[in-house]
This record gives sequence, C-alpha cells and structure tokens, in this order.
Amino acid sequence: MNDTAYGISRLRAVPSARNDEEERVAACARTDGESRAVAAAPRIAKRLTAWWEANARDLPWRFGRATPWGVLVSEVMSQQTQMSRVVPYWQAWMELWPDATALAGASTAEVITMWGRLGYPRRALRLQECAQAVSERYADELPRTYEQLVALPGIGDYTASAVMSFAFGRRIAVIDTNIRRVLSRVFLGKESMGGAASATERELANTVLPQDPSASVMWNQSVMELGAVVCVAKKPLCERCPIAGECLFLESGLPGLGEKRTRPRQRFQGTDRQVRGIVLNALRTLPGAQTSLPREQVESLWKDHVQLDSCIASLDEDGLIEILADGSLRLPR
DNA sequence: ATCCAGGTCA
DNA sequence: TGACCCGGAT
Repeated sequence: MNDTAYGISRLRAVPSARNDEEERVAACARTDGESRAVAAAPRIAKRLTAWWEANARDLPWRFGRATPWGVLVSEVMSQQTQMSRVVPYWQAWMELWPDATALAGASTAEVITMWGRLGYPRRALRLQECAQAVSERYADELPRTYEQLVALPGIGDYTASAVMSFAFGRRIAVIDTNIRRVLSRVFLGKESMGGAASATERELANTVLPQDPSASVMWNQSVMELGAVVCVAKKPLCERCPIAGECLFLESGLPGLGEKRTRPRQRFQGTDRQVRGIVLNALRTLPGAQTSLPREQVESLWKDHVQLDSCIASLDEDGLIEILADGSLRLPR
C-alpha cells in the first residue's frame, strides 16, 4: 500500500515550477478535504483490514463460500433488510434454488412463500425475473460488467457495484447508506444526509478507494461492516472503533449526531404496506391443502374494505396474487 | 407504543 | 419524490 496506489500521484501531476513538497502543501490548501482523505486512507485501510480479519461476521456467503449468483441473492435479500434476518432465508433459498436456472423454473407461489417475512415481496418477483434473464440471456452465468448487471430486474447501482466488488473482485466504489455514513463521518466530519448520494459523496468514495483491486474489495467490505456494527447511525460505538484516531467526526465532537438526517420515514401502522403484508401473509400460511382464501375470510383480514380492496388490486397488479372469479385469492401459479 | 433502518423503481 | 415491508430497539 504505497501512496501511488491511492492517487497521490494524480494530485502531484499538476504542472508547477515549485517542488513536490510545495505543490503538496498548495494542493492541501486548494482541496483540503480530498487531499487529507487521500493521505489518511492508506492508514485507515490498514487498520480496517486488521479489524475485519478479527471481527467480520461469519455470514454464509462470505469468504469465498458462495457462487456469484449466491452473492447476488444475498445482496438482493439484504436490500432494506438486516443481515441477521437474511441468513436463514438465504440458506434455505440457496439449498432449494442453487443457481439462476433453478430459480427460473420455480412457481411464483413457491417463490413468494419462500420469501417469507423478509419484506418487500416484489423483490422476490424481480429476483426470479433476474434469474430468468440470467438463465436465458447469459446461459446461467452471471454477467461480469456493471452495465450488464444494472440492466437486470431488481439490480440497481448498489447491488451491481456490490456484486462487481464482492463476487468478481473488481475495483468499484460500493455506495450504500452504511458506507456513506462512515465515509462522511471519517473524512468530512459530518453526517451524511438522507436521499440520494450526492456528487460529493460519490467523489469521496472514489477518491479514497484503494487502487489495487483486492485492496478495494477489502475496503468496501470492511467500511460497510464498520458501518453496520460499530459506526451505527444513532449510537456509534467510538470506543470500539479501530479508526477512532483518524475520524474527523469524533475529533469534532460528533456534531449533529441524532439530528434528523435520514429520509422522512413513512408510518407503517394502517398503511397500504401493512395491509398488503397481512393479505400476503394469509396466503403464504394457508393450512395444508388449501390453495386459496375465500372472499369471506379475505374480508375478515382488514376492517376498512375500501382500503383492503385497493390493496388487493395493487397486489394483483404487482403479480403477487391472483383474484379468482368468486372473489377468493391465491398466490400465482 | 413509537421510532427507525434500508435499495429499487415509476 | 413517494411507494414499498418487517422486526428490533427504546
């Protein structure tokens, strides 16, 4: 891990009559944050690597134990969902459908049932669509470019980047809310704001990312892990942080910790999301041989029948349920 | 009981 | 920009 690997040479490459040291000082003055970040990143990377090796959670898709498809499944399941909740679902899922072609051939009802209570069941549908695309267009082999990955159903910027980094070992900045929070705190000394990642945050992520591909993978996974277990949003465990000595946020006295910075959250109680969840859960957990829920039992699920019917209609539009002629509901075949 | 975390898509 | 789900923390 030398300076060149982190882009120092680029900063020094500005034409100048002054010597390198003068140029470095001038560069610091011009782009204080970036220059400081570039200088600190190698030290931080070293500490994070040691911390990762001693503290990384033993998730089943880590340490080379999963195929690229398995890594993709873990990332899709982990969107908007805590890792600890994902583990048992991922294990059962991968046992049943070890590759894209296996998932492509499953019934929708089975897929929704196995998705269980992970939440946002449209992700399950998109994952199966993704499996069908991979199976048919790419002969069951996950494509290896960001552009091809991000074009797949349910795969956005984060998941495409995560697969490129964690499954294929390529050098690419992975940007999720954990990484944004950690990088913003450590290098900018302030909280990351809600909403989409800003241009500044993206530039920072690319600036501090190690040049060496395998070092960049370690960086991505260790920064993300730190954000998940130490540098958490509300009560960061700075006394257990391996890079507390390098953190501008801690140095500044944690300014604005606890201020509203996440996207405004929608209430859950009484929302369509809750009602949709109730309906789908009833269908997922039908007893024994029963394959559909009679209209009468559907109506007992939620008092407000106007809202219930609109949720049933939206579930139908999403392809998550089928409405039979007699008004009973079932999971799609 | 209420608050909160977390990517993708339209 | 808002819709989408669930469970853990407080």
